[in-house]
Amino acid sequence: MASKGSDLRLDERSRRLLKTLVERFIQDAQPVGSRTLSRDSGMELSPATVRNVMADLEEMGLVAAPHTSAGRIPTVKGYRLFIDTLLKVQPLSRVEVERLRENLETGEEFNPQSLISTASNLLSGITNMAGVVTLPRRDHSEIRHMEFVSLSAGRVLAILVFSDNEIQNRILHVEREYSPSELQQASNYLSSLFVGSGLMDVRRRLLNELSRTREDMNETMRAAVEMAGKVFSSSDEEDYVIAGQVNLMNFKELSDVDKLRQLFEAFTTKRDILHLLDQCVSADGVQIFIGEESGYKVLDGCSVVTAPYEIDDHVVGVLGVIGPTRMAYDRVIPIVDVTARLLGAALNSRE
Amino acid sequence: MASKGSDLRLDERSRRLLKTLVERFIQDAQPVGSRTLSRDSGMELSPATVRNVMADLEEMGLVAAPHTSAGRIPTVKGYRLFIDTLLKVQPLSRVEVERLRENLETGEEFNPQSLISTASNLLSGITNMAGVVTLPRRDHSEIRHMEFVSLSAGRVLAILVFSDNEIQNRILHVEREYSPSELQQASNYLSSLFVGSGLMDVRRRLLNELSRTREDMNETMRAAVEMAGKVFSSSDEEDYVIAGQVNLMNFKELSDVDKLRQLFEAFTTKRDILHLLDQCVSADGVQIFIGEESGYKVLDGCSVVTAPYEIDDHVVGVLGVIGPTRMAYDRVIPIVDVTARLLGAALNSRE
DNA sequence: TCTGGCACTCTCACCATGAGAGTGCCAAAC
DNA sequence: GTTTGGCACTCTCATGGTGAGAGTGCCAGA
Repeated sequence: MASKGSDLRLDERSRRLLKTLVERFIQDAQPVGSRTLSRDSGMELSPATVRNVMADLEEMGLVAAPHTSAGRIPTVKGYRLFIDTLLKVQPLSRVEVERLRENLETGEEFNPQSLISTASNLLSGITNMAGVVTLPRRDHSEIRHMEFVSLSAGRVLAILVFSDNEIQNRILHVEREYSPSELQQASNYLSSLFVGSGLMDVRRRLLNELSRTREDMNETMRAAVEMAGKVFSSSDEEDYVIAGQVNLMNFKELSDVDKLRQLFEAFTTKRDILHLLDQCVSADGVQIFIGEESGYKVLDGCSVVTAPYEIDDHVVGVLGVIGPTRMAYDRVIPIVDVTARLLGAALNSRE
Repeated sequence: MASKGSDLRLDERSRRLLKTLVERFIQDAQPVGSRTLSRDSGMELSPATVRNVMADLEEMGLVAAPHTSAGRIPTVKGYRLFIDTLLKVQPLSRVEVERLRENLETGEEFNPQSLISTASNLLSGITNMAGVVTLPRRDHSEIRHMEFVSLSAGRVLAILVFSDNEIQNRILHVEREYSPSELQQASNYLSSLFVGSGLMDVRRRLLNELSRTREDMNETMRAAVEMAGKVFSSSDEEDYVIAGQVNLMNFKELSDVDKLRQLFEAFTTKRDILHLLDQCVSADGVQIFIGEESGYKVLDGCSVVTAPYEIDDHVVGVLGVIGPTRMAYDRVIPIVDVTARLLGAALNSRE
């Protein structure tokens, strides 16, 4: 939030001009000339004066001219300064907040999966850009229920229910057939051990259980522990849900098919985007990557606005919006911010 | 397969020329001129003669010239004739069949969902176009297992396992709390009624059960039937998994961003594409829609090659490939065909 | 019936041209 | 010293003309 140290001591006039320039450019996607700027700035300055200021800003690397006789456009550095020190975010309109709340306030059918994709769709729908939401990490979510069900010879169905109503199941292949009562016993035993514990905790304790064979365990318990080992071995891979990619095709800065292809490939591959989103888990609130700042050149020309979301005071995921650098940050930032809070609230363990 | 009735009685020479023209155009995406054609056809014909034939073909609407001095390109009608009567499909190479088999022959972790998306990815990967697979309808798949699990006051988890290992679960909201033994009883009762029956069958019989209150039912059974009613009420909505849409961005006939956007929107909306795929369920084998033949103008310039796939001799879904009209049908057709068979086999109920 | 020849047409790449927009800089004004 | 008006300059973009290249249509002759 503080102004970057370096040589960017700008006087008030330059700051205001930069601000109007960025706003104007965001509005209509065209290089802004000195004439327009002198009109729009609200200050009584002649185009010539503006030109002088522009020359300074250009030297500082805050704006650039596509060619000699075009107006100026903000550089990444210019956007950065704008966002960090000049931007005044606009609170969400009531309608928008309502729309978010209505959709995220969980109805009858409560289901984390669908909440996540709803959030992603909302983000893209409201901003007309792409919305992205990572699946929540379950490291800290508690186990509410666990149970084994016999399917057929050698196959056992394991069911896990988490505190946020997430249900996971998996079919285990086992050596011998277990009777329903044996499985019941195993379920009971493991439930007594693990229900109410966080997943990370469970994994840790399970490792202990597995390593030593205790005399006081009967065969069923041992089998139970072994099955649990298989169930919990799944390293929950990170993943995200993205929505509204097509929206990006409407922006003229992304009208190059080749550019678009690379971007969409990145969305499908997921690796780079996940990396980027991961960095935001540790951030405090809304975080913004402008253009190549992110370090991924596919995102050149794009900005990513993210915010982490929490369940029970633990950050479990990140959501955000991906769009052209030239986006209405004053609108997008609060949208991302509020959505993160609402999603967190909606996911919170509850009755 | 038979030549369309109308006026398309073509002599052998015209047919051969049309065939080479289409092949050539598929190969290098450029209008084919008389000179090239006379060389490639393998027949001893001067360009002039070829031109005469071309004039005839154009009159019949089988080929068209983008402008006076370009060569000819096939029309939809031309493609149709080509595919129906001239095309000789190429059997898959051993490598390709192996790749398909390896990926679809179910390994340890058998799971219909992932098989479907593997199939979709394979289709797109091998053809370098977009692959699409509808989720299998479960009307005829048998129920292997059903069970109720108490979660907390007023919430019961219902679990359904189908013959193809598909697992579905759903949280039910109920009026009062049920004890584990009550739920066990309910599970047993319903299992005895429904395990081994097809879903369609179950729905029908359940309606009967629900409509009349029988005296010989105790309260638990009645509750069981009611819960089952909720579980099975879910009209399983149709859906599909699509993969490799980005591949379509590589084709120069789809280099118009606007065109692409419409296409991608259709993929996201799903409605039109589902409609189209639905029509193929009833078809016998591979079916091909060329360009606007499908009736959807978003698909102008695209062809769709589909084949239904079966579980236990019931057609349960459709898979296919979407790409530019100018695609290598001789390769794509067998790929779609074989994949449909392999996917069906892989999904077949089995130990 | 087929073919060679020829005039014709259309595209495409290239260049020149001029209008429009905006700059940079200088000298004068405040 | 800062601001301003003026003016030459530069760059883009749309327009139009030109010539090469490709391929056609048609006609007359084999």
